[in-house]
Amino acid sequence: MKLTEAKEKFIQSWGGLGSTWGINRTMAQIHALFLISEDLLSTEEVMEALKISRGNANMNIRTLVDWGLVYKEYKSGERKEFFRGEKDIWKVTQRVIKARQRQELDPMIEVLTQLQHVEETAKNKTEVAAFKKQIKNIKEHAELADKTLTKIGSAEQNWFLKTFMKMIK
Amino acid sequence: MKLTEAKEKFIQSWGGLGSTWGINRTMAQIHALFLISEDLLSTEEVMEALKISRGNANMNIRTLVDWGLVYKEYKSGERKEFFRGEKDIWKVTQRVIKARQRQELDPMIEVLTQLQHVEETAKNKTEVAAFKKQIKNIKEHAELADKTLTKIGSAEQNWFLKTFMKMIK
DNA sequence: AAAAACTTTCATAAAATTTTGAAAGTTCAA
DNA sequence: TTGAACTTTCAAAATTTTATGAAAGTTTTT
Repeated sequence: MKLTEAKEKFIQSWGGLGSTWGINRTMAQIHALFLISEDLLSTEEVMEALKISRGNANMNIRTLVDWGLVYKEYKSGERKEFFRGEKDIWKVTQRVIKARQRQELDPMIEVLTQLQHVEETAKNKTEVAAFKKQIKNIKEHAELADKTLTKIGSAEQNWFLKTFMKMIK
Repeated sequence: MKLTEAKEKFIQSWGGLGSTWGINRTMAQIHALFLISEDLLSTEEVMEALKISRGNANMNIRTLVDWGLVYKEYKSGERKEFFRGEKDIWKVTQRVIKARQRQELDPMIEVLTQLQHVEETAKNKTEVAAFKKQIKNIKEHAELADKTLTKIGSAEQNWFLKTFMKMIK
């Protein structure tokens, strides 16, 4: 396989992976492009490489910057903005975990907390009890996941590796 | 909050959570319904509860059965099929992990393996070297994630809890 | 202060995904 | 072996998501 093909294939696959995990396909493709680009890229270069519009490129690059997966940088003597991808995959993983924890897991836990306060009436005592029990159960698991992800999200890679090695023993 | 409202809210939130993680919203809603239903449900009861068509209900219930999140059962004297949800959230987590590992992570690792064989030409030696290095790096992380998920996917919940407690010490 | 260089926004268009429901398929009882 | 009861399929319709690109906004230079 040639380098150009390989790059194209990587971008497409990474985009596909992101897409099945609920991340905008183009955003994941842009991320892939940054992962394998040594140099800084401008919005125009991203537009060109992926054949996408300025608006699309701009919006998705901005989200990547928000997630901490891409950094904004300036070149001296140049007016426009350039971007550089975070290459450390452990950091990438941590930042994706944090973004999604904040956006999705935490709100779900909040809802589960509310749902524990459902009212009982004379007629539905048993039903309410069963519902509360299951919600509590789900909430506890969600909180375990949340804590686990928080730990991973702020741990050194070495610590994780060491812990994992012990784990599988 | 009343029980009916609470159930509705749970179904909507669980559907939303699934949806942002790339799981069909209706499938996640059906799953939510099963999580909080004590009794067996028929396809028609699911259709009724969520106001969805027969085809939609059928397809999504079948996928849930494939994933091991819902079981098919029969009532004696009844011709039609009934379904029961897996209530053990640890098992649910494990089965979701396994399904997605198989469908998405494993294929990505396969692609990364292929990409390591990109050819070098006289002109692009350095570039190819950099590309291979980064792909190798990504692949190693993907494999670490894969192994971690495999471990979690087949571990007892108690083992995980114990390990996690040690982890956060 | 005007214009040039660049970035952001957002209404509309395009594309992708999901849903519907009727027809086809299957199973089983009579 | 017929037909009733039920399940599955899938083309077309509906909905949701994503992308476009021109206009508006911002910053810098002249």
